[in-house]
Amino acid sequence: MEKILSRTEETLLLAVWALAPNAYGLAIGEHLRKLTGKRWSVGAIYIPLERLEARGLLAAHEGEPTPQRGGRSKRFFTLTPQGLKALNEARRLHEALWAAVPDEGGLA
Amino acid sequence: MEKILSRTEETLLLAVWALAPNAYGLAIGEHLRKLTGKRWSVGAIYIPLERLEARGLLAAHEGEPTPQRGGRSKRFFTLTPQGLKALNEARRLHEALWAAVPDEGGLA
DNA sequence: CCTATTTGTTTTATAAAATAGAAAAATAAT
DNA sequence: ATTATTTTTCTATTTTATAAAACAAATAGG
Repeated sequence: MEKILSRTEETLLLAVWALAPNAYGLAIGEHLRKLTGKRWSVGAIYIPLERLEARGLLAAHEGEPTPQRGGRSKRFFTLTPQGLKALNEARRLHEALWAAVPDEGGLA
Repeated sequence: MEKILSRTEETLLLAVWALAPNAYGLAIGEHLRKLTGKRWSVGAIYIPLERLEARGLLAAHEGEPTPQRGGRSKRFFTLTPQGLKALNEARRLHEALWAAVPDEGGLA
């Protein structure tokens, strides 16, 4: 049985996908801040990103220096096929859980 | 800003909802085992349930002994209005994250 | 009775993940 | 060279997850 993605992991994978092909640490944080309305500390981003890379759900490559003022070179992340698969699986599970609820209409 | 539900928390809240009004520890575990295909240890159920109760997302009450073979009395859980609200919020966020992805059709 | 068995919850110990924030590294403008 | 800026890496802390053993309550059957 494959491991279920945590919410953080799913969220990060989706952010990488949404920002493709320009997904790097700080941009991901900014994207998530806008979408979730809460602040994402750098640790809350880089550490799980690394884990996802180690697990093969993300791939990373160094970016070229840009003609901007400063800045160390970026590490860009992209979804791997396994990453996509894991996202699919998480979504399927999510839907199954909601479908098991008797009267979903009670929400809004 | 309200805290975002972890996947475990969301899953447990949905299970309580799905089994209402007969949601208690072991039954929840069995429900989730069937739905997710993986084994849920007792710790993975009771501990977060307690936390959800402490946060006010679940309410608990003791059940009467039943005419079954054995069994200590059950603790039944029900969703509180805040629990429902939190589920709604988690779902809204989930949808927003997926909506930010460019071509969702690429999945299946 | 009374004890073996079943159903259920609590407790305890350990591992893994999430989070925050400081520090370090890399780059280009001045 | 020096400094401002952007980005990542490191370190420490808290929170969650997981597994397994201990504890509790009930009844069936001898």
